Amino acid sequence: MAQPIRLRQVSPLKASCHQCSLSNLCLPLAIEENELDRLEDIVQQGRIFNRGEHIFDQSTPFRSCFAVKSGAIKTSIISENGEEQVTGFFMPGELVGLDSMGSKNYACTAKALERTSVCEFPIDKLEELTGKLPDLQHHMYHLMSQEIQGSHQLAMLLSKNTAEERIAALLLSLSSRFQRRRMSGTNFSLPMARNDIANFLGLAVETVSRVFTRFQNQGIISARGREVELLDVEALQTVTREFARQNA
Amino acid sequence: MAQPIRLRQVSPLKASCHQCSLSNLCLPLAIEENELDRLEDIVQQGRIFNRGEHIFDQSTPFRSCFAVKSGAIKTSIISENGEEQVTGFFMPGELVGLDSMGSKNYACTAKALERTSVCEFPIDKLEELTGKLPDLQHHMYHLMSQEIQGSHQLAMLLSKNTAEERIAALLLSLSSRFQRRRMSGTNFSLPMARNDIANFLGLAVETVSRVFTRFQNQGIISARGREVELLDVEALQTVTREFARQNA
DNA sequence: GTACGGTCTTGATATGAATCAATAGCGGAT
DNA sequence: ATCCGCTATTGATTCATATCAAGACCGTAC
Repeated sequence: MAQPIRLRQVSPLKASCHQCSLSNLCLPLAIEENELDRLEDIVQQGRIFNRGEHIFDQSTPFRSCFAVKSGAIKTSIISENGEEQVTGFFMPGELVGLDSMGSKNYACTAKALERTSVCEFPIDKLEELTGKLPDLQHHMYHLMSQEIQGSHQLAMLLSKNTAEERIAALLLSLSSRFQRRRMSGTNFSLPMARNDIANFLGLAVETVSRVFTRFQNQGIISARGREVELLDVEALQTVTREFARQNA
Repeated sequence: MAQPIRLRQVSPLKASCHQCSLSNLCLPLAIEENELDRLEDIVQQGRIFNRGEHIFDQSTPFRSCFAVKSGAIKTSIISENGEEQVTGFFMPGELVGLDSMGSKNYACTAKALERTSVCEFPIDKLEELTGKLPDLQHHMYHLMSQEIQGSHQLAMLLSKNTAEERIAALLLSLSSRFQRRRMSGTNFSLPMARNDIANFLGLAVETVSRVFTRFQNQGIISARGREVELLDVEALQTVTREFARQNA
């Protein structure tokens, strides 16, 4: 009996890190031009997710890390009780899934905040490659430690700062991440809902809303829905350091 | 002119991971018996710090990770304004410094909470070795991701849980870490001061104190200074899930 | 032993943000 | 174009925890 004919799966487009505009932010930044091919060999490129779709789910087998090509992703953990905690927002050039490295299952859920395309790095191949390319391994360590540090900063923000300080810090963080991509650091559109901001920063939605309007009244920002303009970056920086002053 | 005689520095005792009672918790757990020698080759063992001494300082060049052999360590970050945030407590068998991997400088300060001995893993040698031993590399990824996850859990605790829930969670965490070392999980002595607990959990010292006495009055724990006895572990677990119930 | 500095506890009060409640705005579906 | 549901804003009230203040405890040094 004939085997059912299986059309050869069109292999995912081979990635072209060489030509990617994000190569100076993403994994390629760690390695030499001539070794880039080896990274390209393991990358699967071009998967696209619509807003709201899950890139992966907590407690399902960990298979890959993902680099954001365009769009934005939020990650969150769900505790036993079903309570959600947003653990991070990921913008183009950033790597999602590091918190699951070395684990059997994903430690969090990743969800597209808007139409988002990603590059996929299968973890077994990535580990193999980092074993061969010391620079890449070093960079992975670096990225992971960055994530630890970022998380510690967040903890600090949550435990020591007021609502205004937290939101100012988030706006500045987003601003600098837009700037890294040569986009306006003062005029951008928030990829996430107020709700996500609130959850991430450990606040109630209402509080986020109030702080936005307060900032607006002070002329520090101008916001209409998700469109934000930072009118006075210095003032925002002052807000994040306000705490410092009072305790100096 | 004669060079001043330099006595040959007594080389730090070569580590004996083979015989270390913590080898099932520490890095050795990741690798085969026959490769253990290679780890031993790079480890420097036996440095001892008195209570209050710094193992390393934030913003100084990152040279090594440290495994706690005995005693306990707290890590903290100091923000520009001088505000301290305790980021973690490290017990025997645990690895300190992962948040600095791949960085030039230490991302935090590590301080001995009591008389503490450590094993030192020079980072260049460690990276070299993880490049050669895939299992060890995998384990490093695992440990680092664990730290990210732990930090996310902490963020969740800080942003969503009451003072009682946070403290219950800490007590249970310590309990299970003592148990891993075959020590009593119900009867132990806190390595850290109330102040450190408060800082770590984003609370005021007074609040920590009050919660301890409240737990004591409820017969959940018995505490006298740093000596703690968990009288009703179930109740503690219930406290940490209390939040769940109300929102179920 | 006594004195001292730091850690810890306890009480009274103040406050920032949560919660509750209602309305407004906006986008997608029909 | 209209309706509906979801997201966001705004106001009134409540509450957990910080802050302020005072005293107790405990180990260490003299």
